[in-house]
Amino acid sequence: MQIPPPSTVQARRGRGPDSGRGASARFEVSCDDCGLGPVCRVLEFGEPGSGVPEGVLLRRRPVSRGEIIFRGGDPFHAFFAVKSGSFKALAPAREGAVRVLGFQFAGELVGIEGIADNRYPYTARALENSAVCELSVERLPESGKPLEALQRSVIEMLGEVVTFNQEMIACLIHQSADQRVAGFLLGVSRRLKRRGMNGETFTLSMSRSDIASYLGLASETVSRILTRLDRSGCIRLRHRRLQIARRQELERVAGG
Amino acid sequence: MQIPPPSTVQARRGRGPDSGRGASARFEVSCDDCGLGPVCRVLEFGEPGSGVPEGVLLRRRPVSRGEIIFRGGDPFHAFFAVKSGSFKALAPAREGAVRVLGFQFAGELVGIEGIADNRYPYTARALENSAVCELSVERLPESGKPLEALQRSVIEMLGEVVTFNQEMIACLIHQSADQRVAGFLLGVSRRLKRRGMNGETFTLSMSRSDIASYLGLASETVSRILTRLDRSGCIRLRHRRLQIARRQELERVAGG
DNA sequence: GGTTTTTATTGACCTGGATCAATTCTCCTT
DNA sequence: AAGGAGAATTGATCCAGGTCAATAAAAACC
Repeated sequence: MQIPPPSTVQARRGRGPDSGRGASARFEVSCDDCGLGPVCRVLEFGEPGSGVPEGVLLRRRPVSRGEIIFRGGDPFHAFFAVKSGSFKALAPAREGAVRVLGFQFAGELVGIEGIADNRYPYTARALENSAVCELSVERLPESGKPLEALQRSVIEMLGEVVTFNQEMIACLIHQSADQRVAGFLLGVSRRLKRRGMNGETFTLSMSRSDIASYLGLASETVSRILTRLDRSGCIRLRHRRLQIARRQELERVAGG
Repeated sequence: MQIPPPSTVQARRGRGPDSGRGASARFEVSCDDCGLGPVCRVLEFGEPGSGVPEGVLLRRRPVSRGEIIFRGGDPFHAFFAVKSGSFKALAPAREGAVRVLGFQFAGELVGIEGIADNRYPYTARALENSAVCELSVERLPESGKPLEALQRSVIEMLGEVVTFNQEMIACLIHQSADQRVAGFLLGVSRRLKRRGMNGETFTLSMSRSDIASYLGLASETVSRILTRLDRSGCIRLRHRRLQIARRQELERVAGG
């Protein structure tokens, strides 16, 4: 496995050659668009002769669909940036049931929440063939950079998570099923765009049940609402391929 | 106004003399029980001759019922520990409506979420006559302590917030109204106990509508459920005075 | 202390979304 | 290419909880 220092990881913008497998990752975020940037940029990487073992601090690796990169309760040892593909965060619920806490797309972070109390609060599973950059936290002191700068970055990243969660709570709790689903689609679109990807036409990598669990709905309800949004012309949806056709209208449904 | 260094703030454990006004703060957390501890303990305070202006970094001050200590959108300049009393966090919703994002009790932090993107994400209003310790962040470098230690503390505190919010989302989204209300009561109880206060018998400082907004319910529903819990003997409730009578049973309702 | 205003309780009714059930559609395996 | 397993759609039914409305009870105010 090749382990290039991340600054050499090339972004393949736009749609690369489609492998034919529908859910395969076709897009990789550039380091500029990666949420790990704030930390990544202040690190010293394993240049030959630097004394820091090459690829130890920040290593890129592929993850296949269904693979778990860490489990809830595991001791925290690293956090991850999604370079391509997507993940879901799972927490055990009553009696073997799991619930979906969230999704992470290319350019976003996974596992950062574990840094505070030193264990992962959820399990992260790849929704499709993906790639991650893994930042080993225990090796951070070897980076040669002041811990202070790194910590400042972590604070910023945690802050993003906090803000996002607060919005989640505030919205979900009070919104109707239609609003939740419309808001979810817009949210995915916004997050993809933010990292430089196509926010108008994309593939939903998660199942209807995943969406339902995440939004606190029955999967039948999600399905019905998606069908209704498609019929009304807000979106164009076939299977998991989605196009935001009339964004304005979708925003109105979401409660704007 | 006297501004004692926090390490000299005395805890008045147990019930002090009740002033007669039901909602007055009767209890003050000790510095040992305060959520600001991690930061507070590493600070140098304004001892005479230390060169640090007395009371600047961390100043204690009373806040009267209804008073707002910061507004959503304000530039972040400080965060607060509730020494006594309680607060609610408010976010604007559609058309003048506000929704309750959370409550903070004695020993807990308010405003820490603003540290990441430098503005407060919500408005904080006192539910009763209260007291806070205000930590001025811009003056932190004057503390004489390594920034690194302070940042580590902030990370820990943010981590607590993240974890709490994650649980909130995961639970609220999937729970019935009964479960939410029962869980809310247990949560308040737990938080009070954690900071050394009485978790069996206490006063709800917030209105039924506040609880309803927080839990995403109608206030009538909250009222009905509280009445039902009272009739079934789980709790003893008159007005805002609450006793957890059969905790076991209440936990069962909450879905334990 | 009495009046006004806010907050809480209780009832009647109705709707959004869950649940159960039956197909149909996709994609994975062989 | 065929078969099978999981995923998605669609329909029928039911109930938790929202909404509207009327009191009742506290708290705030003069």
